[in-house]
Amino acid sequence: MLVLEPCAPRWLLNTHYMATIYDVSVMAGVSLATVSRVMNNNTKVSDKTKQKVLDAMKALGYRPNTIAQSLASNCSNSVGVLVSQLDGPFYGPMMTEIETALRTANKHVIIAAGHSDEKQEKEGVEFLMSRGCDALILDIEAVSDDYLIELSKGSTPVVFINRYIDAIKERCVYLENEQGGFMATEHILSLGHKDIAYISGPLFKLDVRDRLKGHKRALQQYNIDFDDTLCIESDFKEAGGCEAMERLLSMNKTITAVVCANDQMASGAIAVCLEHGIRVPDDISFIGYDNIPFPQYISPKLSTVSNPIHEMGKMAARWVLQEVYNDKEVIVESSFKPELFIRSSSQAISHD
Amino acid sequence: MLVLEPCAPRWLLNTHYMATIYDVSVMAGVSLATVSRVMNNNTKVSDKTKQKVLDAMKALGYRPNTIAQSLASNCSNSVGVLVSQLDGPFYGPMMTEIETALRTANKHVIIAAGHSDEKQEKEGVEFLMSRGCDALILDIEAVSDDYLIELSKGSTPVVFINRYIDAIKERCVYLENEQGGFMATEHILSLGHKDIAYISGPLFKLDVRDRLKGHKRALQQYNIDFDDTLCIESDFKEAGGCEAMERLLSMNKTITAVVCANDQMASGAIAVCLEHGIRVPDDISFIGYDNIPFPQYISPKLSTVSNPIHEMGKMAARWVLQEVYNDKEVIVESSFKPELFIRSSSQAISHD
DNA sequence: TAGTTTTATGTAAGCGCTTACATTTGATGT
DNA sequence: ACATCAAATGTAAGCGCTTACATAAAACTA
Repeated sequence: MLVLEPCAPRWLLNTHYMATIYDVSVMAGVSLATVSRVMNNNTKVSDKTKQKVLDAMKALGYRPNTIAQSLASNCSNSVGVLVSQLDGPFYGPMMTEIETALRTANKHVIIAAGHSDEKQEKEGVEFLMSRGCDALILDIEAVSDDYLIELSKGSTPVVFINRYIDAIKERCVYLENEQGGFMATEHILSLGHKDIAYISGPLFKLDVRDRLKGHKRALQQYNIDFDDTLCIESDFKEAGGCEAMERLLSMNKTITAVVCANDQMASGAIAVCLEHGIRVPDDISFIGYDNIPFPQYISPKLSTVSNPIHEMGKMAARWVLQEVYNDKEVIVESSFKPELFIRSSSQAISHD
Repeated sequence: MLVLEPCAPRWLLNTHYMATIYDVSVMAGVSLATVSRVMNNNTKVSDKTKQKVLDAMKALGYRPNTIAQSLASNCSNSVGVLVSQLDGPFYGPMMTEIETALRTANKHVIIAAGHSDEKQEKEGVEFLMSRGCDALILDIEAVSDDYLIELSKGSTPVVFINRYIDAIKERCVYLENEQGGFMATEHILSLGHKDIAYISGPLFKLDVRDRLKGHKRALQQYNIDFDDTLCIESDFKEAGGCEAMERLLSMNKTITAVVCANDQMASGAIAVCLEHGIRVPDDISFIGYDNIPFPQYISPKLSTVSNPIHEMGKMAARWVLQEVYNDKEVIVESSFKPELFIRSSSQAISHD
């Protein structure tokens, strides 16, 4: 693993000559240090000198070599971002916000995917660390709390999205999932539903367990027993939602509403119902979770609870800007509240 | 723009000491060069010496400093990837493949978003270049062919996804969009439809124009006139598809099928029909383009033409591996053929 | 005007690697 | 035993920057 691939800088052959700081200093008639100073803008340089340097830079088409800057300053201006999936509807908006926030600050983002697998997640982290990232933003699922606590003691600052660990809570940007789970189910309950199925995500994930916990609390508040057989653990994907719904239907139990732990499974489950001639929401109401864009545009429009993942991405980026790059301007908040979006997949129960 | 933010390497303060190549060389009792040689595995080192070095590395927990390696070798082992959007269903799978292929080769990917805007795309390219990327993978839409031709003359190798430019075709990885457009419409025509509307993407994009061209060719082949008023230019988004469909419906013309230039617009358009009580596919058939995952799981399942964007991502990554990092193993192909996926949103016209 | 402080600039030592070239070592042939 | 040559290893000069420290220039002070 330490053995590296050979590298073939072919473009060295026919390369355009790249002006260096030295060339600029000669042309401007000043020292290297002065050129560096005007680049970094951190030490006073007289206006006259500064202008000479800027002119020389422009004349030479000078671009600072960021690699050399990194080596000399021990700061790579890069932030590693690890998510479980790059595809799917979920992480895109988060990546967009992170990329925007960091690029604005002239930092770049290096990506890695962890695929919700402990080994791959750890490899991803290792990989990003070995790349000399100044900080890491991790949306990481399969590794243990202890690993992350240990990690956050290391020399590279780390912030966690979508995960709450009490011992390092100041580094966590998270959604109040229990509350969201409660809200979703409470909405369904408030519509008079009593026979409620639940399609859950993978229960090894904390956020999934929290959503379910909220679901149960809502049921309890309405004095309705949680029926374990009507709770199916699935995989957060559309196809998983399809399967889960098929299983629910095959039970031949009365179900008037299905609460889903995310929108993707809800969409799959709804499709299955429609194919079976079950009307949504007339026969069965549905509510999802996450408020991803797509199900807002299909029929019926999916009721759901928002997961402001893009906001959380932005916050994580700001945390990095503040903690690592000393940006004083930004405001960081770590806990996000879900919000209920009532659309057309849920309606009051009809007593026919 | 040349003026950089100050950088605060706070972790320098309480940092764990990072062993350098020097420490390893001392511990192993060899020279720096020898350590470097065993890392890079490019010059013969005796087994005995190699073992001493590896032992020392392990003992010290040595990790090579990739920044220093990059500076010395003039090879950053990083590849810049620019896409128009990081969110949306489209680029995720592509990013996944690129990330996987490159990380396997121990290269890292730096991302940037261009937002389909000429200025932002150019800035993104500039940004990635300034980051010392060894190569660029660009899915770039708003800039001119000439700009890209010029770019590809530069010293940083560039490969283009989703764009065909004849002058630099060996650097293009693209889908045969005209053929795909033809296939989609031909499928609809083969079902007996004659009153066919078309919802297009933004016509400034070449791939959009190609799809439309294919559509027209299919019509011609079936001796059906292209009705300009039934062709709506939209924005590739769900909401755009909704709007376009509303406009089509308000025309009060006979329409038995709608060909959409992508799946997202098709989904929006279908939702609008369903809300108007128009049955799909009984009253109107639909076909999309791209074969993104989501509409495969809703009701009706969307017929479509595949756009193997993930394959194209993989190919672009391989191109980089081959051209830039001298990997001989990989096979690169540049042109991809669309494939028809017939599902339940399209059916033969009913003559009632 | 000489002495003192402040401000602007220069000098040079790294940062942690790679690699061309020089040197040493050891094997081989005679 | 010695010359010859290949293989293994070492030496040292960078790569393009940053920055502590030294110095020179400018601006005050009395």
